Amino acid sequence: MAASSTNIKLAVDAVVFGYSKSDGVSVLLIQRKYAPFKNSWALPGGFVRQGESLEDAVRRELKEETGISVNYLEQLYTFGDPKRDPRQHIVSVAYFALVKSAKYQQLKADTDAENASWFPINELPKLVFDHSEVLNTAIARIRMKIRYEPIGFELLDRKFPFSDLEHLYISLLGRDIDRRNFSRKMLALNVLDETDEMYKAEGKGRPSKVYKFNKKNYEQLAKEGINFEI
Amino acid sequence: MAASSTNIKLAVDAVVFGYSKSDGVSVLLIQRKYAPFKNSWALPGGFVRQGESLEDAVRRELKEETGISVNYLEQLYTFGDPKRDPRQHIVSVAYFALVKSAKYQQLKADTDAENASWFPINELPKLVFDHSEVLNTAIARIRMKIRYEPIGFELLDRKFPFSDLEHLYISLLGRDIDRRNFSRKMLALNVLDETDEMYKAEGKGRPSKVYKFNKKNYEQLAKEGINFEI
DNA sequence: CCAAAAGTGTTAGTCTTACACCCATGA
DNA sequence: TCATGGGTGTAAGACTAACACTTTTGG
Repeated sequence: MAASSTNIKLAVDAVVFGYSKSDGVSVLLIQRKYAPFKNSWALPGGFVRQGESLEDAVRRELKEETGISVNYLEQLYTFGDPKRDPRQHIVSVAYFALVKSAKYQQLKADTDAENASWFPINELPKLVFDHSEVLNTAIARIRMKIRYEPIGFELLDRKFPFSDLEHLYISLLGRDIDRRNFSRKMLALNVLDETDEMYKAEGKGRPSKVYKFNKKNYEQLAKEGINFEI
Repeated sequence: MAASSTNIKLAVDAVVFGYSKSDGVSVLLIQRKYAPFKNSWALPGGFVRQGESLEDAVRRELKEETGISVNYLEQLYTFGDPKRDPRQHIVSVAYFALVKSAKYQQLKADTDAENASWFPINELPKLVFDHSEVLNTAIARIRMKIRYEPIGFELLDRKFPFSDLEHLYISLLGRDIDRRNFSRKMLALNVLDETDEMYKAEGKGRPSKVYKFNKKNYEQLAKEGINFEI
């Protein structure tokens, strides 16, 4: 009589952030293929399998639902309100992920998703269940995190014009920053190596220096922790 | 054939911190009454019930196993390694809790625990499963957290001599702090109101002023977030 | 009067913030 | 030559960190 349907189910959800010059910081969402809330937008995610680690479950679901591979993955928060899913008691461990070159990774939905698409963080649709709360938690986390870890690099290519980094911060924080103070402080971290390449934007303007990201110093820094007020 | 024993089980564990003048910052542990690892020390915790929120489950287990009521409860991290428990795949959501007046709350073990006891954070016993990892995560969290939230107050009585606050920080950080800088910075937060009482320690020494904690200003501050480097 | 703990100020150095002009390019 | 975005320095103020002597009490 102890039917397995009376057990709590365990799921994972992922908030995947990407950056592109044109759209700024965006989040990857899927359109649900099945009820409940068929065709509504949701975070990618699904049930954890027996014997599978939480992180493996997230990566598997992301592959299945969006075709994407993430570059950085960190646990965000576990949402356990028994009423968060109308069907049954489902506890979801939410993850926070960053991908490089958001616009150039091919999105291909299949299994449980009708469609997968990027939404800029200030043009988000209504989401199913408590997914808006999850997403807001993730946005709060990334905004906080960027102040004490140079995670911006996880969203950019290995080489990038300095202005990309600046635009990423502006988009993420949703406000202007002082270019002079920002560049001084960023360069002082010693995680950027200047290259001899230049980047010419389409349109007018002086070409900008291309930097590459010094992985070794970055890992050192990530361990120590930084204080990066902007 | 899909026996319910093949499902992932969901548990909660709690790392409860308390402070006393004599022992500094301590953690509440229980001695297991049943196998596996009967008589070994462990974090209090247990399975989440159908329809029960995670936080309710933590509070219930703490009551059952230790008789204690916590003052502050915050989610820490979810531990999901399928091999963390030798019996089966059990995912545990760990919580981080603070209690006032650790030494004066009556500990009474019953249900699943042989015994419950406080251990100073630098004299911890070996723990079962991955509980040492959970505990280390919690210690890292509280050490970090104390730098940007005045959570020290959650561990002290409503009124306390200033030196208690200082000793709490020393015990938690495991190193000496500069008394002059500490008190200047702490008082500048405006969350301490001076009372007209004095506290006479046993033994020698000048009596110290007794402060009380301004809840209103504290809540304001907690919202804004502080930067409290020591 | 000695030992122990509480209370209190100043200074140098570092970090943060605010602010404006020149440069290289394409149209 | 104009419009656009890139690149760079300086000065005032705030905060941090380092440091020692005086006060009050009990023994």
